[in-house]
Amino acid sequence: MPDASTTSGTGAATRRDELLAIAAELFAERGFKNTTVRDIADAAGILSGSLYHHFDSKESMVDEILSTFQAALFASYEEVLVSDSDARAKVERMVRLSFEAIDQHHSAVAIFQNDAGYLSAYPRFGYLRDRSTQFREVWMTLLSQGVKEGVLRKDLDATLVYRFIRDTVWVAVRWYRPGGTLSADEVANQYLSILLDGIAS
Amino acid sequence: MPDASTTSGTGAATRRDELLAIAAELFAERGFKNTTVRDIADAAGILSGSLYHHFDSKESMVDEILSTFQAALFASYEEVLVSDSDARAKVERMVRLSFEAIDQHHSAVAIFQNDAGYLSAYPRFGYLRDRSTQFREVWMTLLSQGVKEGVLRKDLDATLVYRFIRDTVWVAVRWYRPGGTLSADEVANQYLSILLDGIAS
DNA sequence: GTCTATACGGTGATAGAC
DNA sequence: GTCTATCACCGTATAGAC
Repeated sequence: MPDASTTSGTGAATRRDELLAIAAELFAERGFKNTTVRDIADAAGILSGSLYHHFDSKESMVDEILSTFQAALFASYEEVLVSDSDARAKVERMVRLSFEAIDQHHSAVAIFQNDAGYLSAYPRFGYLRDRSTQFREVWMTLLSQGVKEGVLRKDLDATLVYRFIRDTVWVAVRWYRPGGTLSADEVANQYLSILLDGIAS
Repeated sequence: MPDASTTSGTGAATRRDELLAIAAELFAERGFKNTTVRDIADAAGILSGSLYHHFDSKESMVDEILSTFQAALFASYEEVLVSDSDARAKVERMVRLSFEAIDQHHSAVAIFQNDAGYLSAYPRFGYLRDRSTQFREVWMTLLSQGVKEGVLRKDLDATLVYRFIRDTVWVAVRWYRPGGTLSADEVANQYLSILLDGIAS
């Protein structure tokens, strides 16, 4: 992260940021391995060699995309977790935050969903694993609090519930399109309703 | 599909089937694009060129893995759908079938989850799209029957419920391991319980 | 059924001119 | 900040010997 110039005061992005956004979209659509530096350069209207004026490598591009996103996401989680709401309210807000992330950082979430598993095997992307662990611990604590408070069922396997929530929420990035007919908030409402009360009548 | 020799009467697999199983595991672990023919050959203890005695191309390997799996899966769906159970029972059995598929065809499901999106853009893999459409229609019909019969909630967006079920069930392939502590049936029980009744108490 | 040897296109990346 | 030119490597796939 050479400089903190994501957006200037007028909302104009630097060339570097434009290129990173273009790369993120392509990575999200086709996968990281499946996107060539020439694809990125073509989409940006330049030649592949010119990309290396801005970035060390293709790998450092995903790295920056993912690490920036993760930092922002966990910062927003932190706000919820330190609040003094009850467990059920926290669960709801955490789920809503996730759908907001899908809405606002769509490419980064998609890349994370598709390529993180493979990438996190490399030392450079070890922080992805660390974040996953942190994420699981936060949720497991939250869920057991909910059971203790009597607002969540106690007859379910806690780890399974955690995976259920994690997967169902994030996998929505596969079909959710920002700016589509359904807003992130509407999706979150329905998902929470299903998650909390089920689909049976 | 040159010959129908998946397993002989004694349970012995042909060399060709062995190689296909090895390829499937690697594709599932690392992704199709990310697995080289040399990786497959190495894992099989032969040289990459030798693979081409058995298969036309790397692409034809995934093709066979995916198409074989899809055919088997939809055949088992058919049995459930033509039965005269009520909608709720059918939903339950469809979900169970999916977890059984994850258990018994783990690699194929994983490949489908990770690479089908990208592959189905190619004409050769158009059948993946067709199957997805078929799958959606079957589920949408089933869900609207459930609402009509009064066993499923009618206040939810039907398409959203469909996506929720589809994603929830199949994404479990990411963490479920055949032969692990949890059986496919135990997972199905808990998932159905959450799906139908929710996690709130 | 596997090996040796090899063709050939694509890929990430570099050096220096403009 | 971008282009030209180019490299070394890795990828799939082939032909024919054993």
